[in-house]
Amino acid sequence: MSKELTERKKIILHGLVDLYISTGQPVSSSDIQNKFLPNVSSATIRSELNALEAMGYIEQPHTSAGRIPLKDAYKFYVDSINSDNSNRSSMLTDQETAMIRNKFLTNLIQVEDISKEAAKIISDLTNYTSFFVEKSLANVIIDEIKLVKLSKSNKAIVLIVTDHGMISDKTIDIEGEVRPEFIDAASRVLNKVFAGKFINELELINVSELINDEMNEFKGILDDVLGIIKIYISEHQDKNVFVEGALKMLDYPEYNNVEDAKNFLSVISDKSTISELMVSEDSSIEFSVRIGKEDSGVDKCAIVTAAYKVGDEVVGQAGVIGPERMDYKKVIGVLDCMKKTLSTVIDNHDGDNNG
Amino acid sequence: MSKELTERKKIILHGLVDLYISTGQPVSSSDIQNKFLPNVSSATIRSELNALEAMGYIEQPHTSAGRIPLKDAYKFYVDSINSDNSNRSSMLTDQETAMIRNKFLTNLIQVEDISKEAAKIISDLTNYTSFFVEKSLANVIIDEIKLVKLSKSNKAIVLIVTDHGMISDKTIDIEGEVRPEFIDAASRVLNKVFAGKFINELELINVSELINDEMNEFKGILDDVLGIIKIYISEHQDKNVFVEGALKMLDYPEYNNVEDAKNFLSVISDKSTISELMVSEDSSIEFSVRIGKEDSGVDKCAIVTAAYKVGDEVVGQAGVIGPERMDYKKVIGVLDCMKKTLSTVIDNHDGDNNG
DNA sequence: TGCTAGCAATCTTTTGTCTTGACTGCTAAC
DNA sequence: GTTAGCAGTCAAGACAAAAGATTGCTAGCA
Repeated sequence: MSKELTERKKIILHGLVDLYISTGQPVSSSDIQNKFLPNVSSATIRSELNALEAMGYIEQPHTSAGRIPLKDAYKFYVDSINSDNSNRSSMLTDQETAMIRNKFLTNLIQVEDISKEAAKIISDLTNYTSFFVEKSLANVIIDEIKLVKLSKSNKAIVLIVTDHGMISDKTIDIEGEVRPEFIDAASRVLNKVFAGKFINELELINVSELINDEMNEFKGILDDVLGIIKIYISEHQDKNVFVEGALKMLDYPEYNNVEDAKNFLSVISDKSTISELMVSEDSSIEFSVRIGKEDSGVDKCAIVTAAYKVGDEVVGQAGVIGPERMDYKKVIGVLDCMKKTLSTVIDNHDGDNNG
Repeated sequence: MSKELTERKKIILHGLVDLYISTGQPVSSSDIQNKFLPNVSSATIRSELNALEAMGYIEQPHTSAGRIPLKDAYKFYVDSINSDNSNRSSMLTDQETAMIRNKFLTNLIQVEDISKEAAKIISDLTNYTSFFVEKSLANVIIDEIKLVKLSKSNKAIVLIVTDHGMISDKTIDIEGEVRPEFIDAASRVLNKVFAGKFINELELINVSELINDEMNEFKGILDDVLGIIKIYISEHQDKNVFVEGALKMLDYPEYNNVEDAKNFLSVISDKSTISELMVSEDSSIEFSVRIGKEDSGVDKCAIVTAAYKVGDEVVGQAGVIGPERMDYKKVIGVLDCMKKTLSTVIDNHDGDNNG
């Protein structure tokens, strides 16, 4: 597509998007002349703009207005960012880079906070709405299950230890007077059935598929524990979406009417919708930029996402949602810097517990 | 105040508020004549309106407009609702009452869901933003603490059992090879120190205030456990605020500009602000109605709250936040019906576990 | 004394018209 | 291929006039 463009057309198109991103106003031929091409006349630029309009890159809101970029123009712009800058973090000031690192070195208490803090930093630095989706249940394996009988009641606590943390805030009822040996035997059966399994594969299964005849004595307990695991899965699929700066979008004139604002906010406040906005990506793609309703799924919006890995495993996706004319340079820069910082931080914190 | 009003003035004032609540438009003398006083002329009503304006109940947006209610008018209106209707639930249709009960009988899984579901129902029925604040930590007593060593790592799980549920998703590190007797001894000391205490009183305390010399061996563990309790307190003060229908306010013309909408939403999205909006009430007050910025704390808003009790204990507060001209009759009706339904439901679910 | 009809006064809202300013597209010349 | 110049188009703002809503006032009536 951009192969067909002459060098001057590229300068004009890139400059037009640049100007439109910073001002939000339609860009006129003389604007481009002043800022980017002082040695050619505005009339020349006008004929170039005419051509670009015919090619579908730009349009006029009305006859006597300047041009505004269309989706293809933004795509061209983003592509040129990705190819031009070998070092993306150079899009940020040193101050901003340092700020990101500092936040993480000082503020951390829990693993869950990392994602929240990351989302917050991204939103603060870009001034757009950001989100962070943890894929924390994707590769979680159950290590060990323990039943602990409480002395004061006929309940037992179920401790489910995984390689990523622990599930342990649930109890099950044990009928009547129960001997310690029964609890131990039940623990052994639980481990035989569940230990070593990926937590996700248990989501749609029921107990009868897992047990054999000798385990029938413990069927009730196995049922209860599987129920606990399923509840945990469903709860955590929602809990692991963090949104920050949801109201920042309202600062942009694109959302200066309540109708659009409400529409945007209703998308943003539903965490399952946000999960859906994250296309399940080929993990080789570093950044995904989707512009406009059809691509992004949200009216008048663009979404930039980045997959975050530890080793080869995708542990989460961070994203920014903003107006189509968002500051892509800065957003990609921030996401990239965050990516580098995060992999360091997560490595350091690896092995810590997590609720 | 309302003692001074003649019967006709009461009819006019009540009617004016009623009309304004349903239309949102300034009410003219002839509006009142048509709907409430067909046997007197509009000129007569005008002179009454004049008097009411002088008394501070109503005002004119401009010379050629009808009147709109001021804060005192709403207060008069709410008072007349509270005194007129001996049975508040009669403000709801049978269908609505049944709907509230059904939701609770079918949908319940966990205690935490009750509050969320209650907030949702209130918001759905009233069409305003609702919130529910649990006072769940107010009277929680620590029953028992157990340390459970995991076989596969040098961590121990801390189980804190309270009379309202359990805190148990945290671990502490135990250095080196540790004998079971040490764990048991530590558990005993933990119970000696913490068992029987109200969880809230531990918020600002540090370990050295709690222990004597012979416990020094376990100081590290006690410190860790107290830290866990404190984190739990701080986390749960936020978690127990549920907001539903935050965007519904944007449907009302009062919030038809982005500036006001944003202001409102930023108040509503901060859970600690919402906690503050709940005045710590005399629990003998059934309903609190606060109108306008000074009383409610939120610009252009009214807040209606109700304290929910089990026995004598206040377990939570539900509230509705809406425009000053909200449908107080319906809101109070819904909150009242919810109150009755909730006490039944909570009684039934008492004794269940709760994370 | 209280109520009412009628009317002038006041102010918002709507509509229409005009002007200004910002661009463009076109054309003829370089 | 590029440019200068100019007519054409459209949005936006200013202003005026007209329409509509509602009031307060006043004089007269029961």
